[in-house]
Amino acid sequence: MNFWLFKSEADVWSWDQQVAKGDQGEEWNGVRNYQARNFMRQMQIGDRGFFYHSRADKEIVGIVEVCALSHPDSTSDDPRWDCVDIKAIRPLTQPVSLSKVKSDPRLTEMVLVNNSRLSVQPVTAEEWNIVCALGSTEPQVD
DNA sequence: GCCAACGTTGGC
DNA sequence: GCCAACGTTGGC
Repeated sequence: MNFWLFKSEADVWSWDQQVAKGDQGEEWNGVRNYQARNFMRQMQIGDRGFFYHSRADKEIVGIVEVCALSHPDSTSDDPRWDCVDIKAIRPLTQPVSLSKVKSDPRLTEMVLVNNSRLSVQPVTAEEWNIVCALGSTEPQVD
């Protein structure tokens, strides 16, 4: 299983909206960046991801799971753009802020720190465990 | 609200 | 194929 991070501005698509979709999940659509798309094409069912609120909040708020493999993005007529579906698993007990991530010496290699503009990004297993710990949340990798 | 960084587009 | 212009993202 691999780990990822999905970014969204809370006033465009928020964690609460994601949670409201329940187990059926929702398309992670609207991505128009090749790098981000390519990561989604690599995702497998059951992969886990962090849900990050960019801009206003700048914090990791929840854990999601990939529930549909990459498929054409329904919001685009352009066949270049694919996306996966994700569903909310649970919130972090404590949201983990960007400043907290940046100030942790173990997380200096995180893509979130080094490439702030990439909206879908890989997370290492080690980073996953550290961020979960910062969020007082069990990694709960089955 | 500003602006640096980055990605994409399109003229040549 | 280069690169200037442009649009967007997202931290500050």
